[in-house]
Order: sequence, then C-alpha cells, then structure tokens
Amino acid sequence: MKKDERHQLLRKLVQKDVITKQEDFVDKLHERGIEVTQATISRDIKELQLVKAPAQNGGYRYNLPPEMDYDVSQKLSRLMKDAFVSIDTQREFVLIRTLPGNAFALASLIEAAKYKEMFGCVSGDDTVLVISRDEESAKRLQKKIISFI
Amino acid sequence: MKKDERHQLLRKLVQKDVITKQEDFVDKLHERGIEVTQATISRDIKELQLVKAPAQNGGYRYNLPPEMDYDVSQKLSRLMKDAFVSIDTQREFVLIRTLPGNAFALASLIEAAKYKEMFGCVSGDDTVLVISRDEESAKRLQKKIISFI
DNA sequence: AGTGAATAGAAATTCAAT
DNA sequence: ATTGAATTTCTATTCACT
Repeated sequence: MKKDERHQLLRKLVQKDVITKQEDFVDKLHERGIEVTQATISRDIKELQLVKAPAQNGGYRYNLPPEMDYDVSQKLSRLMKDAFVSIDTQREFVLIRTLPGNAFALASLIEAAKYKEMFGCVSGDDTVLVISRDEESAKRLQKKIISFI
Repeated sequence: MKKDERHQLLRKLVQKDVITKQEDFVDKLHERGIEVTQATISRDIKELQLVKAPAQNGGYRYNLPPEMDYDVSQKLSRLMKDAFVSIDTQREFVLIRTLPGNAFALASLIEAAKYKEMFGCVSGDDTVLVISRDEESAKRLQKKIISFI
C-alpha cells in the first residue's frame, strides 16, 4: 500500500473512530491487513498535521487539522470540479489553469481559505499563480487544492 | 500563583512564543520566577485543551484550541460586557442573568459559538439557561462564558 | 484542590536497510 | 523516498503530601 493511500485512510479513520493514541491507528490498519509500525504512524501524523487534542470527556483524541470555513470549502469544491484544468508547481510557485474567465473567482476563494503555506496569490483570466513560502509548501498546497476535485 | 492565573499566562505565552514542548512552558514560567514542573504543565494543557500541532516548517507547536468565529467572539464580548448580570451552575445547567431584554440575543450568540459542551440553550427575557452534557461541562462553560467579560 | 517526584506510557527520531 | 527496530525524548499518570 502506497503512502498516499494510507494517508487517505488515516484521514477517514480519524473522523469515524475515536483514536486516542498512535497504536490505535496501528491496530485499525492491522485489522485491514495493513502492517505498519508506530514509527510510520508518527510520521504520517506529522505530514497530515493531525493533532492530539484533549477531549471534552477527559481523554484524548486525534483530530483533523482545523478546517477552513465550510462555506469556502463548498465553493472551492464546486468551482474546482467545474473550472479546473491543470495544476503544477515550480519551486515555491503553484500554477493553476482554469477555464477562461474563472481564475479570478478561484483566486478569491484560495485567498479566503487562508492557507498557512500561502504568501500571496495573483490571477489572470485563466491562470492563478500562488506564491508560497518554499518548495515544500508549494507541494503541500498542490495536494490540498487537487483534493477538491 | 493560582492555577487560573497560570492558565491565563499559558494562553498568552502559547500565542506569543513558539512552544514546542512542555518543558518550554516550564522554562518560560521559570524566567518569570514561577516554579512549576512538567507534570503540572501537562495537566494545564489538558484543561486548557491546548494541542500540539505539527507546524508548517517541520517542527511542532502548541496551539490554542480552534476558536469560534472571530465575528461571534466579538459580539459575545460586547454583549457580555454590556448586559451581563450573573452566572451560576447547578448540576449540568448554566444559568445566566442579563439585563432585561438581552437574554435572547445572548442565547443566539451562545448557540452560534457551537460549544462542544453544550446540548441546548433556552432563553427568557433576562435569563439564559444552557443545558450541558454534565456537571464538568457546565463548569467549563461557565469559565468560558465569564472570560468574555 | 493542586502539586511535585517518580514512573509508566506514548510519540518522535536515529540508524540501518531497502 | 519509505520503512521498522531500537532508542531517545516527551507526555501523562500515579502516588504521596499538603
């Protein structure tokens, strides 16, 4: 199983089940016949930026990172499915192509999403250029943006 | 130094400084002449529901719990300073008294705040009754609501 | 209740291998 | 690049005391 697949699964699991420690992930994956160790889960958690949060009841629970506004997320999802053409990164830049006339709207939504990785964002008619902090950030942004399709 | 004071200070510190581990808190407090151990900080973190989040740069950072909308928070703050009279808990209930005619507005804002501890919330003219999950939740809600004054 | 000292328990990293 | 085994580091809890 590829890392990206496992990451997707972890995101599912952390929402569906109450995960109180990393071993819980190891066990859940084991149930599905996927063998990983705690070391790998620790790295996954870091990459996915999951957080271990003290819960209401007194225990702990791993959570997804704080999401952007539901509203923004909805609109991004619709616009991306609708008008997305391609995405690529070059150094600390992310270049997104859209159908003509949609780039400005997309740029506005990306601004509204307040990605921590993002410095700024400019748009033409069918092109959005996102400037991020560094190459790593650009790659992470690419993944996040693609996930809306 | 009282626990509540220390909690307030921790909330300040976690915003101002980059705290990567609990010992960082111990050190920061030590600099201010406050002697606590890591054990106490661990308990504080649990009570304040601070989270250790993987950061953009590859490290870790303790953060405040995800906040409610800025907008809601602003309005709550204004209304509380304006119209708050008293607050008390009884079992799993929180009873808030306001100046006459303000309870409904306060209840709406409390609803909008989407506190996890809250079941429901009803209001009269000068009284808001919040129903929470249990006694502990009620006490936590009381603290959170008072903090807007 | 709130706390510290000691300890158990959980998570992150190192080191090696692939 | 990705991982597991071992290890280190960090965090939570226990126990005793106040």
